[in-house]
Amino acid sequence: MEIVYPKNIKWTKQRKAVYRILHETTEPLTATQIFAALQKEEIENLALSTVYRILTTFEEQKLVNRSAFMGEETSRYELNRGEHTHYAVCLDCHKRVPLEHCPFGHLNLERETEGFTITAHKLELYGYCTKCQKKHE
Amino acid sequence: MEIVYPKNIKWTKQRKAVYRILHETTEPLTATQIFAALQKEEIENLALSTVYRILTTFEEQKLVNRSAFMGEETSRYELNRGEHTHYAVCLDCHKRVPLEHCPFGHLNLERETEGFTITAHKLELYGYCTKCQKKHE
DNA sequence: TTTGCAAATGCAAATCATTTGCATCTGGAA
DNA sequence: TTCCAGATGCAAATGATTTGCATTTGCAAA
Repeated sequence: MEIVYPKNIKWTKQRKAVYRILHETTEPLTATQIFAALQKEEIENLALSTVYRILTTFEEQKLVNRSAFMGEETSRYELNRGEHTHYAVCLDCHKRVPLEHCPFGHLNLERETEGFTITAHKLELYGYCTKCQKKHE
Repeated sequence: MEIVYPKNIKWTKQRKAVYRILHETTEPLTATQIFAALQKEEIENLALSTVYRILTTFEEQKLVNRSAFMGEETSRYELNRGEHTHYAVCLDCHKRVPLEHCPFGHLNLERETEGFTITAHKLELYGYCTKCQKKHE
């Protein structure tokens, strides 16, 4: 399937490569993981700092979302595929299950938040999937 | 008001000092902020690495909660005061308003999460408080 | 109250993620 | 095809956090 690159930025071969790696996975990846994946490939002389700069640009362009797992210090990036998605993350095997519905869709928190205009929220559920749950019984 | 130290760990003067700083504030502080606050005080020869080790110990003992603001890379620590609290954070002035009720208290996500046993969740609301909202109009 | 030692600390150096300065290279508009 | 603002490679800087090791210190047991 042909990848269609969004406009507005210069599509260098490094940017295309980073975009492709993100396009091929459903997991949020760290800069280092992306860098490692590209080193195994055709890309020669790619610098890790370039990957960081590309990811920063992608984030500014809203092409990717940046996040971090609980307890992890490293940033992770995933393609912004448009859908507004939350996940349940297994603390053991790191399996991620997307939630069909945003648990916030219907909440009106205006009174609670003293008039805040809420523009974003971050929600992550952590726990154990059925498989890992059993493993520990 | 006298601070009562939880048991189970050795209460050195450094640990008491870090605990007191956290006790005196309602904001989540970085290790560096705590270190700086203590340098202004009676504590001589305190090492930043000690602050980190103390905070790690406190976290293991569930005395503090570790978190990070959106877009910030640095960890922040706040005393675990028992209440389960979420906040709305102003992206401009960083004012934080605690939510009276956990928006999750009543949600049953079992079907959505494919049987996950949810043990923790992270929720942060971001936006602009009324004051900052006006400033930008 | 004193003693003994496992655990805690200070200091300096190491690590790890991320950023930056600068010389060179390259998409893509003209 | 030309040209240049913006992108990249490389190496060094930065900032948060961790670690090795010699020394110090709570606190449990005597």
